[in-house]
Amino acid sequence: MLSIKFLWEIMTAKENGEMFTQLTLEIFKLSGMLNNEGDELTKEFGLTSSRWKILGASEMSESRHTVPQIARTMGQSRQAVQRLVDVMTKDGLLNLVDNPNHKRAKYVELTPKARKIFYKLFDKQIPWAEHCSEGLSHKELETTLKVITMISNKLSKE
Amino acid sequence: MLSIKFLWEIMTAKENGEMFTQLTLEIFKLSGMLNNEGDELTKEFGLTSSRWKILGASEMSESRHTVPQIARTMGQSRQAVQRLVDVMTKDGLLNLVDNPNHKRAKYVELTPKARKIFYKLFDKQIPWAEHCSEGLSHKELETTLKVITMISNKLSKE
DNA sequence: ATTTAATTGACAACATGTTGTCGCAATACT
DNA sequence: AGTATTGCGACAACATGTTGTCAATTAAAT
Repeated sequence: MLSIKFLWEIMTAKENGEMFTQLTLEIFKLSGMLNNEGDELTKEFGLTSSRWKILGASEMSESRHTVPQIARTMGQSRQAVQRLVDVMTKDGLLNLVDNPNHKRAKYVELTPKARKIFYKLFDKQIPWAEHCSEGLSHKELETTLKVITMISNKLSKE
Repeated sequence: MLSIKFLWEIMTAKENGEMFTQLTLEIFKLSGMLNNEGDELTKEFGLTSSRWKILGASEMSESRHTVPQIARTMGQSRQAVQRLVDVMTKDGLLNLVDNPNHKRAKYVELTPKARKIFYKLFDKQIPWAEHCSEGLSHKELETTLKVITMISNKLSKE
């Protein structure tokens, strides 16, 4: 039975699929640009986008996290985060503190030096983010965030 | 003069800025995931996400493009694209053909082998994209694509 | 309790992104 | 026309992402 409704669903799926493909390309593009922006913003503190994200993931959560936990939050491999954490520990930005629940997986903690930098960056990032979102309505941003998050969640469940 | 309207604009800017920051993190996450998805999809053809994108940028445009042109389309550095193109040329996927308008910058062209792979991938990608966009309305996807593109354009103009 | 499976850190190999430099080619300016 | 700037290919150095392996730890299953 080929009802009108069923045909419509097929058409919509096709149109959505094409738009999704386009969206994918734009996300790759924007991701690279935002990475470069982050590198610029953090340059004066001797940081990069990736290291800034590690600081954020460690500092902005309520409880302390291990390396694999940070990796899962960021949707990245354990090893990528591990290497960054190792370097940043050597640079005096992070401390690895004992985890009573696990002999190997230690907690990642910001040093006072890193915390100072992080909150300076926080202040510096606010006007930048406001500028970037100029011309976009609250509603549009909300929808975009929702859609991106939904896709992300969908892909991570498979 | 602090009108109500002006105060509202400040508040919206602040909320938008915070949402933009959140969006940035989700875009980083999704970009990485989509990259992995692309690697999976292309694996059977001996390709990767990045090389697939080069094929798409070269094949899906009306006119032929040089390496720097492809780079600008993808929002990437000339050198990153150049290296991929060099490897893919060596692998028999691309040909560099003479450009009458420029002695150095040649045109990038797909070989028949690459074209065959590309259109197989095209077919393979359609149901994948339709699956990924399930549960999202046309309107939502449209808004998302528009917002992502607007941000991308804004950043590239600075 | 013992066996089995999943998680973790360390290390390596590799893919792909960036910036930077160099010499040549194309363009713009005066 | 002549000069200055910009664009391009070829390298190189480096940052950061992936996968894969190994041994040790933790968690789960029986």
